[in-house]
Amino acid sequence: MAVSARRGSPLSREEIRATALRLVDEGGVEALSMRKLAAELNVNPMSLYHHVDNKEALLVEVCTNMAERLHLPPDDGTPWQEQLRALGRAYHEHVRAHPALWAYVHGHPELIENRKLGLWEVLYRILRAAGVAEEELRRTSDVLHAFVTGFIFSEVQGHMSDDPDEIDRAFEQAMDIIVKGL
Amino acid sequence: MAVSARRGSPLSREEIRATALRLVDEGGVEALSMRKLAAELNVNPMSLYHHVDNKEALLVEVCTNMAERLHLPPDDGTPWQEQLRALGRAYHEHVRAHPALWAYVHGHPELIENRKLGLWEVLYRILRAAGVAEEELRRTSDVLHAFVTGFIFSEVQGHMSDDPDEIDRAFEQAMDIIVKGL
DNA sequence: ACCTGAACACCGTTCAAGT
DNA sequence: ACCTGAACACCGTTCAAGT
Repeated sequence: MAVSARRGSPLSREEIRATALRLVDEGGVEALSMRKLAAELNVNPMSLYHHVDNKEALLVEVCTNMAERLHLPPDDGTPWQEQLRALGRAYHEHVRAHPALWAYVHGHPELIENRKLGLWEVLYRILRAAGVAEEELRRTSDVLHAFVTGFIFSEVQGHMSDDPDEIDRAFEQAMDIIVKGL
Repeated sequence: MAVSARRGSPLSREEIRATALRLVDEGGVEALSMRKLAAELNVNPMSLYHHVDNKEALLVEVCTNMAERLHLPPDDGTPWQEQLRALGRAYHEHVRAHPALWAYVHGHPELIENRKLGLWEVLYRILRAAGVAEEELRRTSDVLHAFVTGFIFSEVQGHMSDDPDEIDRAFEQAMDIIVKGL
């Protein structure tokens, strides 16, 4: 039969997603093509369209799936300054695990339900603890998110120093400015 | 002859660059193809390769040309806080004039000789006036650049409010945090 | 239900040929 | 010197056909 001729098991959305993510991690988003992905899965390119609407829908799935794995620090009762730093660090770590895909998400924010990421709830909670007025939560969180994302993106793009220690120092300084400036 | 059969004058680098920029401004970088660009110029696709090495080289030219037109505020003797704000605003304005291309530059920083942009000299001067130690200039300027770029990128990507006044307020808050946090 | 081959409309780019 | 047509190796995707 067609199935076991080339592969042991039928394709699954999960398998497709994982392989696509691997290709992106290895060679950037521009290294992902439906045809290469199919080759990687030992499958005819057209088989993919049975499981995914099109390339963009696949990317949405891969991005969303990745973003959902962001580990958010819990409310541990420490001062808001410390919690804001912890949130920043968590975001930082997560982006470093999949830099190419994050760079893509950053450039195509329409692909992801950004506001539903839980990240925003945590950020709101911390900002409330910092005494930010209710009507300024949206604006302040937008600014902070843009700052931290800007920093991480810069790093991921190789704008920053190559020395990891120096990058950590820069990140701490970034969080210092935010905490102090708030 | 081949030339005047379709066009009055021979192609020029300048004409190619300007048309490419227009296509990008109108439809994003993904709307620029060598074939469409040639059609726009009433020329055979292959004629372009007589003036430009390849698509990437063309993009480098277009990006660099645009970035060089960033108008940097002069040292007018005002306090560093005010000068830093003015620099931020100048950058902000410039990006808003070519959002699609800037988004692309932001995602492909290797295309541009970023550090030669004059912007950095001005930023260094202002940070010195703010009392930043010589050995911290590089790190601090990296962080600030990442912050401002992050903000503008967020805005350009439609992450922020749709209300221009609200965006201006957010930008002022962003600059407040930076000035105060420094 | 799942997979496939041929085909279509696009790319960027090379190369040999035209004026 | 400048332009061009045909060709090559890639894309994403549709559609009708296979099991």
